[in-house]
Amino acid sequence: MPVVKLPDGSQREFAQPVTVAEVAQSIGAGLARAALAGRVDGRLVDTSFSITTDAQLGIITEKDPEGLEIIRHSTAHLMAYAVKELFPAAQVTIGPVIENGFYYDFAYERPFTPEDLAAIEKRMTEIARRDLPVRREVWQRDEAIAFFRSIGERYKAELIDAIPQGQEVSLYREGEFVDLCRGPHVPSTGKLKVFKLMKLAGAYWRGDHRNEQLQRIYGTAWTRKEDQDAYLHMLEEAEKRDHRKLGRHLDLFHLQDEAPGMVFWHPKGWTIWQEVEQYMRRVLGRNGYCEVKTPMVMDRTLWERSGHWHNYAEHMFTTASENRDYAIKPMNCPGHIQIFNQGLRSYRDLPLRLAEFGSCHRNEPSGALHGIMRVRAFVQDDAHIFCTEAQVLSETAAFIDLLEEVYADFGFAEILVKLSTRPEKRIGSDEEWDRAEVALAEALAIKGLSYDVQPGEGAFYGPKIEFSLKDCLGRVWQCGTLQLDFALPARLDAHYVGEDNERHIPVMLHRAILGSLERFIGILIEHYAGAMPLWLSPMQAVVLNISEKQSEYAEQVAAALREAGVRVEADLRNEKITRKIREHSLNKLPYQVVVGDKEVAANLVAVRTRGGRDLGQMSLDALIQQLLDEIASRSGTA
RNA sequence: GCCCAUGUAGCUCAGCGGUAGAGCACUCCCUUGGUAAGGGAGAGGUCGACAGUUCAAUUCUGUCCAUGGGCACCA
Repeated sequence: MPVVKLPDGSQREFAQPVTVAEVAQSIGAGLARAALAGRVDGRLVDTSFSITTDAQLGIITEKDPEGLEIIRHSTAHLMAYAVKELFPAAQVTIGPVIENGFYYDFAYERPFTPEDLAAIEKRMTEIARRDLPVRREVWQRDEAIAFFRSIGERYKAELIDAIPQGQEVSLYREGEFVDLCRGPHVPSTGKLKVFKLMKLAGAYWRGDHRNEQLQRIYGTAWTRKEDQDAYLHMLEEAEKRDHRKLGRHLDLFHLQDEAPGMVFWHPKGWTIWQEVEQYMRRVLGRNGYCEVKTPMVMDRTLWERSGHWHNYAEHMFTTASENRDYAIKPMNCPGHIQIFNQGLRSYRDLPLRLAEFGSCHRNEPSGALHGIMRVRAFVQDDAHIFCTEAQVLSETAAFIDLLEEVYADFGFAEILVKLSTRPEKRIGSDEEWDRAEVALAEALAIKGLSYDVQPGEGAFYGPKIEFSLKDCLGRVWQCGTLQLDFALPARLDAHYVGEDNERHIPVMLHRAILGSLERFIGILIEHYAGAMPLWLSPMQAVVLNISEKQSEYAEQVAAALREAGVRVEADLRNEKITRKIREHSLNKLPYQVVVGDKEVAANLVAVRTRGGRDLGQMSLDALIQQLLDEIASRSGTA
């Protein structure tokens, strides 16, 4: 006699065990049609699940977030079914739900082609129309292994093999297709209406590059066509913001075949760079950092002592001269320790904060390169804080303040924080790790930051905090980092004389706020879609003459703005004003200063913004004041 | 590094076994126009590189390089 409690508080009593589908039917035919799954006492189940005892039940429909997940999961199965129908020799492996969709990995004798993809999608639509019931079956583990082996699905057999002996496993059957799966799934393939296959990729079995490579197919699936259209539209919008596209269009930088992963900065792009760098330089200076500069190329023996020659060899560019081997620096820390090591340091010198806009080269694998976001030559806003263990907490807290200030100035409001703790393979005593992890956690707590702990994800030499920011499309970029290092100062013989007149090894904090400037500028470009805030805009204003008669006045206006410190140019081309305005607007130029006969006569300027806002006529002084205010406030996207 | 796709004018792209085309940009001329494209003419390409097949290769095949999407990597 199960009594079923529903989310609205009502109860229904049944004479015998009922399925979720039957309960839905008893409530209404519409709900029965919409039911995708059920939640029985908090557990997600199929609509065919039989309720035998009193239970709390929620009917999952496409309106529930779980409903969408189930649809995506079932669509992955649908795709696997279509692949098996079209390519019987293909073996299925895993097919999970991911953000915005799903993927499924197959083992097949050849890679799938884009034509295959279209055929698979077509077959999926056909199978969905057949509206085949999706049925759950419970099997004994060993029988399931034998079954999958018998039909040639050795990957599935291997997956079940990892499940403990004696346990039951669930299989889902739709038409001819049977797949191992925890479920739940939609009751029938007819529920799957809105999906699209997105792309093909190679992926390693169990994510290990030593294993064979499988064929991965990515897809997206939604409950409503409008949602999918909106998602596809969002992807198009993201593509328009692509920093590689905008970098070319706005003439900021380029990359070319002869220098893979290394950026050629053009004048406009370098102007943004300089604004960013000079800003950081001022901030670091105000916060007790000393800027230094260390060599790009140093002898092999130093890198051997630091451990890089041994552990980081494949990532380093090397060179040789007169029987000596050199490495081009991949990091600044060994160089900073050389500066620390000059002369005998006292505890009174600590904390010593050495900052460098250090130009580093790392030989990243070719497949990792991506525009200016992942490059082989880059500059970090890098600094190393040499301090005592007791100073770690206060230095970390001060760093967090600094980081929050900087991110806010660049227009990023949301910061995500992760604390990575001791890994399996590590150096240093457990006591040292205890104290270090506690210090970092306490600093985060003092600053009121919530954070995720990533156990075991710290570096072998110390725990770390990673700071990520969210851009306007909600994408997360890890930029800031603070890493504690017990190892390197000792390896490179750094020490200081303590109050006790004994020599001690300092703790070193590696820290960066922006990370790589290349990457950070790439993020800025995408975040602002190229329409940089005024202070970062390569060109801040352009003076446009209506006709040739005002060209002299236009030059005077431009000169006055330039004199006031505004980056400005005069566009005196023989073109119509509408054309000039269109072109500068497309180039995201913040302020367009129009001068015609009326402005010349009244000694005024007519101003419009790149967003199309007409600010009307004003005096040159008023314009200068407005621009300078906006630049100083680091706000405003005009 | 691995899988797939791509590489044609400055940019975006079409095309093809008989050595190339569009739009925009560029140059010149006309136009001097008041808030998102005025008109005309012209110039511009070793078709990513190197091999091979062929009477003939930008086109077909192979290798390499680079880019893009994933995977792996990011002590």
